[in-house]
Amino acid sequence: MITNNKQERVTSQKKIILDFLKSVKTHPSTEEVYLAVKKKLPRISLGTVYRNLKDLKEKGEIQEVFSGVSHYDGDMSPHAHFICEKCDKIFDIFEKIDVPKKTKVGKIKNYQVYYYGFCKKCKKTLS
Amino acid sequence: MITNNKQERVTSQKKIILDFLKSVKTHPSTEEVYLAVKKKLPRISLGTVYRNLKDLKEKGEIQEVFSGVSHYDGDMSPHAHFICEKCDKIFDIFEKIDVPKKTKVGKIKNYQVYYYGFCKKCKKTLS
DNA sequence: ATCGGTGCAAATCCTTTGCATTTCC
DNA sequence: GGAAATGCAAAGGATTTGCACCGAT
Repeated sequence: MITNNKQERVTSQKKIILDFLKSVKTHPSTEEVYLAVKKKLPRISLGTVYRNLKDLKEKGEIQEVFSGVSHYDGDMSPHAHFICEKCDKIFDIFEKIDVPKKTKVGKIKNYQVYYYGFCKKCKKTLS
Repeated sequence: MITNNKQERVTSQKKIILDFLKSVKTHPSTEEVYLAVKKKLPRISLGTVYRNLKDLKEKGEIQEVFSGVSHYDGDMSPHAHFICEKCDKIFDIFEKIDVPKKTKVGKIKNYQVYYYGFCKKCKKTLS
């Protein structure tokens, strides 16, 4: 049995970071989270943002989206991400995908689906 | 119409890197590719490996697997990757998944599916 | 009062890049 | 011969970390 004996504190930093991510529909990078949260907590440091994002991710409250640098998504409902190869924007795709619950390798705790291509706007402006 | 007027050369470095990736069933990191290729080309530099892997990926001959540092997979047939959250190993999952051809955002050129969980071996040894 | 979290800055690590030289066509 | 790729080393950039101090319980 796994027991976590280290007690964890709820700091205002952590709460504000999580609130921010739950409030937006975008997929901000660590830097963007930092800049946004700084408005409410001017003294927060970038290191603290990194630490808290890692923490929140490990607790399953947010998910990391890999696209060059780390981006974060406060929406944990099952959905895929479309990443535009031209403008690098990340779009949520809620069209249903069927993903197995388990595999030969082990039980799936969570999953991520990435689609790559050009978004409509960029497709138009391809030279 | 997009024309690529820059002519590209097939160097022994590029060929050996691609051959290596096509020959293994693992998902080596850049560093691991470097070390493997170094056995055949002792003077190859890490920078060249980075350049060629990026290149081969852009040409669609290999795919990048994101897991901390970049890993590469020479198998382009559709399959998912199971990443063990304990040992970080990457496993191929060929069980079929249905992925749309297009979305509201744009046409899907390629996709990636990641499953996370504990592999069987790690599940046993969880303290 | 305790000890986990923070702010700050330095360190680390992965990846990219500039440039002289080599290699392919 | 000329452009593209390489090797080397330095630069860049994202993320992590050590430590003294702060603040939540």
